[in-house]
Amino acid sequence: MAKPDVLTPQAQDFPQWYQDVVAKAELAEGGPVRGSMVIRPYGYAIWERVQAELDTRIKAAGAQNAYFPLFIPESYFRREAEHVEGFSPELAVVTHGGGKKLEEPVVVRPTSETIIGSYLAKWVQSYRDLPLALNQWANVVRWELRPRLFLRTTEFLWQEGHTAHASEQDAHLYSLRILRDVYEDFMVNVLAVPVLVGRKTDKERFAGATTTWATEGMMRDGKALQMGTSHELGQGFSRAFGIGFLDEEGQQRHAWLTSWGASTRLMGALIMAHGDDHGLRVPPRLAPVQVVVLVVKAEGGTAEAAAAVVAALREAGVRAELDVRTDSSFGRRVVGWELKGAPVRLEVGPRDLAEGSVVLCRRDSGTKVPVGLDRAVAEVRKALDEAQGSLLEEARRRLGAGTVECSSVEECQEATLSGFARIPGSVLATRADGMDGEARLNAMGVTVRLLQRPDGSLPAADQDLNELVAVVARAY
RNA sequence: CGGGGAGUAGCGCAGUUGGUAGCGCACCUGCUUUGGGAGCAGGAGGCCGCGGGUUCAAGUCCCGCCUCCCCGACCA
Repeated sequence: MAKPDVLTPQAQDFPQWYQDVVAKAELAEGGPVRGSMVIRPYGYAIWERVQAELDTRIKAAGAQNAYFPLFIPESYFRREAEHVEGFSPELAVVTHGGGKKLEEPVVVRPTSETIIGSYLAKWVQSYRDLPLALNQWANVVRWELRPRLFLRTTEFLWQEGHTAHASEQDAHLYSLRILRDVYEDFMVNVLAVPVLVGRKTDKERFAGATTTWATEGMMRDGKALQMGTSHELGQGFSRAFGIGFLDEEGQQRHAWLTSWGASTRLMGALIMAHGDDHGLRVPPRLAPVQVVVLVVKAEGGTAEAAAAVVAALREAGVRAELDVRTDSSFGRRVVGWELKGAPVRLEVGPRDLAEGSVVLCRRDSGTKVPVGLDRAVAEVRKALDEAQGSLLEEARRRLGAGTVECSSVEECQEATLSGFARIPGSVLATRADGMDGEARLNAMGVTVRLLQRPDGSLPAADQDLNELVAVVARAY
């Protein structure tokens, strides 16, 4: 007897599928204020794994965690012209406090360049103070008119790194180090999303940056998602906030800054890059629950055997959870864990136990095989390794197959209905109908995601457009 | 801000020519179940967005207000 679909099929309505997964996998729901979001325990458990993996890499790159205020004097934003222009439409401003109108309105941080800059100005005095690398885990607010859970919410969680360097070259190298060793490494090796790396066009650049580097992933509907950005800020903020230092020769200089961030939007990447019609598929290295040991029914010593398997798995360093909720039907629990995307499920039933085995089910491929109880831990570890590789490989194939070489703006229109298009950088500057190529792409709902060298490698910060390739796509 | 819809149980919805509130899912209790969303029986749950008006009587008709959703310009 055919049950109705658990989720709206992706092929039928991808945005609806996305909303269904977020709700049914118990990741998040909307808050009472438009654009706000409640992250539920399972969603937050995944985010905590994202944080842990990113935090380790950020610290390995030499940055230290700190915390700066949520409230920023409005005047700080006016000090850097491009920055204020870019952010003013989406600021939330507090005008009252303690029952009184405030002397100066206070901005709820949309990002912290300004307030951190004001402290860097105090802390940086000498070239010996540099480089100074800080990171903070925080919430930020950017007023949104079109919210989508995780992808675009008024308040979101992220990490933002802020560094000061003695030279432009040092700042440049550091921003690339973060891009590759923190973001790209995490996304490929943990999230199993094969990202493209490159430079943003002037139009897509962060407000106040001289250069923005980004990682971009392809979702299962062929649209692009920006997943982590690293900015070279030049000396603009240093001049605005007086971040100066004496160099070895006793010369007063302005510091070169960078900033870089990745947000809860990565949850959207996880969902849309790997999820299928049965729900989430969480890569094992990320999964808060790598294995669920499911008691089929409470007879024949199944509960005891399952508990022993969980203990053995945990002993071996596997994140395992026991599901003994036999007051709920077997099928319901299976569907529930599939929705949540637990990479491996071990089914422990009386029939299996009689044979001295359990059934190992893989979420990524749907395969089920009986394994001997004595080999369960080893088989689970093998399955987790294979699932991690297989999810990445599947996403890589999709990215490859969904990327088309084009030579004109017009060709991009069709190509970007289902994936990415690569066009010569020179096309972006080519004018027609009174618009340049990038504007014509934008007019048809397509944006330039990245500029790369033709072989896909990173360009120089100032490399001429004519020597580069533009990756264009519809984007979230 | 411009155009189009909707407000009824936790969620999704129905509610006829006005007659005092219903369905599915979820929830609670009991029994039987549990190897891919269990079945049966019983039960709980409502300021019908808010305010006014018409009427013997308003979820339904009239007026006003509020809120939310969808579509067009920016954004991780």
